[in-house]
Amino acid sequence: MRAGDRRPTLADVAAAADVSIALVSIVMRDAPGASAATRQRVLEVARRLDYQPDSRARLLRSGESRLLGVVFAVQHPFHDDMLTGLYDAADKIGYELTLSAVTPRRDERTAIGGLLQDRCAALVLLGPQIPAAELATLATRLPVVSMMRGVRHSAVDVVRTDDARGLHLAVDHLVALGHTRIAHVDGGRMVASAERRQGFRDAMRRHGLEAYGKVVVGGYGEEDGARAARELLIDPPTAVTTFNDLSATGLLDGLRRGGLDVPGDISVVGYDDSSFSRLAHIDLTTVAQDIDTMATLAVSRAVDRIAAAPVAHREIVIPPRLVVRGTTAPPPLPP
Amino acid sequence: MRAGDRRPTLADVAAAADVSIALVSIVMRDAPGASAATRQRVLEVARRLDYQPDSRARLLRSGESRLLGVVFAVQHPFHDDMLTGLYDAADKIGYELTLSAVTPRRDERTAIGGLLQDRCAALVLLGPQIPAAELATLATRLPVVSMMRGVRHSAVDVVRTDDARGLHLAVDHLVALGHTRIAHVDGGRMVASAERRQGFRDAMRRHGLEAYGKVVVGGYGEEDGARAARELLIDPPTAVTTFNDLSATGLLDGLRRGGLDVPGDISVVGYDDSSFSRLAHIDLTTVAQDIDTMATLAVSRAVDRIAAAPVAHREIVIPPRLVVRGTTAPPPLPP
DNA sequence: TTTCACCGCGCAACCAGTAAA
DNA sequence: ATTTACTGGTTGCGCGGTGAA
Repeated sequence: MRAGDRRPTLADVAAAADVSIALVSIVMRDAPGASAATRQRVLEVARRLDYQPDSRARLLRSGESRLLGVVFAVQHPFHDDMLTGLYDAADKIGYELTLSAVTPRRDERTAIGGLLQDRCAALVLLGPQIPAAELATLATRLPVVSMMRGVRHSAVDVVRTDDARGLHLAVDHLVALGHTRIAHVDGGRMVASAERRQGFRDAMRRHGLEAYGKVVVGGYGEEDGARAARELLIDPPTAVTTFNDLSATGLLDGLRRGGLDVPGDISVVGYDDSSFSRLAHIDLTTVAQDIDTMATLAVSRAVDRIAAAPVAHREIVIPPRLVVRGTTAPPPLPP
Repeated sequence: MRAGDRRPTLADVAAAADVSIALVSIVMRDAPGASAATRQRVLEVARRLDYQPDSRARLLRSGESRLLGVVFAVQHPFHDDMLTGLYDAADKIGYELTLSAVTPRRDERTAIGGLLQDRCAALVLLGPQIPAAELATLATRLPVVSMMRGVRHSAVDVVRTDDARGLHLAVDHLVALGHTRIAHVDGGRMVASAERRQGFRDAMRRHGLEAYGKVVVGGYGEEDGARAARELLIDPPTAVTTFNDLSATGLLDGLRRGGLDVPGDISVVGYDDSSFSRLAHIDLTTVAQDIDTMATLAVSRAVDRIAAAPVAHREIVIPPRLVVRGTTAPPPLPP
């Protein structure tokens, strides 16, 4: 009774139950073709022997894998949230997920390569960074869904949030509160950074405030937000929109250390509605991406591509929504 | 040239190169038994056909899987760090990792079940929460390594940090700075919480300070730390040790909102040296777990068990180290 | 009684590779 | 270098037996 004495196979169960291998297979798959009595008996034996099907062999023969590969990055809270949603969505339609992580020392190509060997039926990539051409090549092999990043290529499906609209919501909210001098801390070279930056600029222009809309170079993490805070403290605006929540928390802290009160002196809006942004002590006003909808659509999109003949390229753009919490308020009265 | 027209197999390559299937297999595995010229030609054809080996079929036949299953939890920054280390360690000895996540809606049993189907050769569990008896049962199936959680069972290997010692380091550091009234915010029912709490109590006793060592119920996240802060603010000690960095950041924020200066009025020590704890604006003094060593040992332990006959149970306990940053200082002078 | 569809089941081919002869 | 025998399953087909028409 230890690892090493070989796991039981269909053959073992068949021998013990005195039936053919194929019949055991039928019972295990709950497929038609076995009497209730036999079914009962085989299941009993299988349980006694602690039989567990070998998915490798199963998939090898049946061709279909019902397995989706997901590439995500460690230390991205938003990716964790999306994984949660993807598991739910896949479960619901009887698909399995197999995960491959991008880490500081393991790049995206490696992560994808690992999944390709596993013969997943399709790939779901969270915020892929590799060139669009490479994604397109990949998509000739198997269905590829890119999340959070737009890819202009007919073979690659896209599920993303309307990021420009997200910034519109943020700016509209701030303008409604009375702000005019609003800055944006962008995401540097991150995926979606350009869309959000442009969304900010468009919204400011729409309000006739383009002269007051400063864009500060930021990045993905808290340190980027903190750095932006130091820059903004020189001549602080009354409100700031950010690339993501992580950056926003760094910004928050930096601004407060610089002596400003949030939201009394300055308002801050995050992006992602990460799980920590709703914590009481952070309580960040933020733009929420609809994770469950995105996850469901990404999965069903992938499955469609697996099942069907080549379908038309689709870019699904989900509207974001603004979650107003405690880091935004009307601007301070002029002295 | 689209997904669906079946990926090339060994047979396709063999036909195209006009050799036997087995020979192609030999070439692809870089095994002896093929001439340099043929090798060259076969590789050329394989590349042209865009051939990729089917790892499932390969593993099925060869029996060996060189595949380690890892169960981790989303939204645990420390797990992300450990994943990074595990990938490195596995890479180094030619093993693959397959990941299965625990999410708010996907429990540990489900996560483990998914991996079992994949026929991994061994399982590495990050801070498993399921009962020890269940782990023991699991270990009769395949090698199991529990990380960050001690399991008293001969079949389950353990790689963990000496958590009691971690708290000793923290308390010693604070006492050396002159603190006497020190509180500990524990991890509630989290794995390792009891060890850290006990380590705190022992250290305080060793310094003759047991009368000054208050333990506050905490938990895993920032909100738990924030809640503890509210409790501590009633009659603040001059220093606090915590269950982890996440809780410590919540605590930090709560204390500062309560009007205390850190580290002027009160010192705070975290646990884990999570990637965010070293950010300039957090700059948390913390107890670091030796991630790379732990990851390397966990992987090699698992591999040993796979290869060898049942070996003796081993619990590997790694010493932590204190990382002194900006949240600890001597206590304020008495008024 | 014959005819026949149907049912539970076993046989053997097959999936994509590997290993020994 | 090829041949042959596997790995652990899945699947199409056909077999004998049964009950109804």
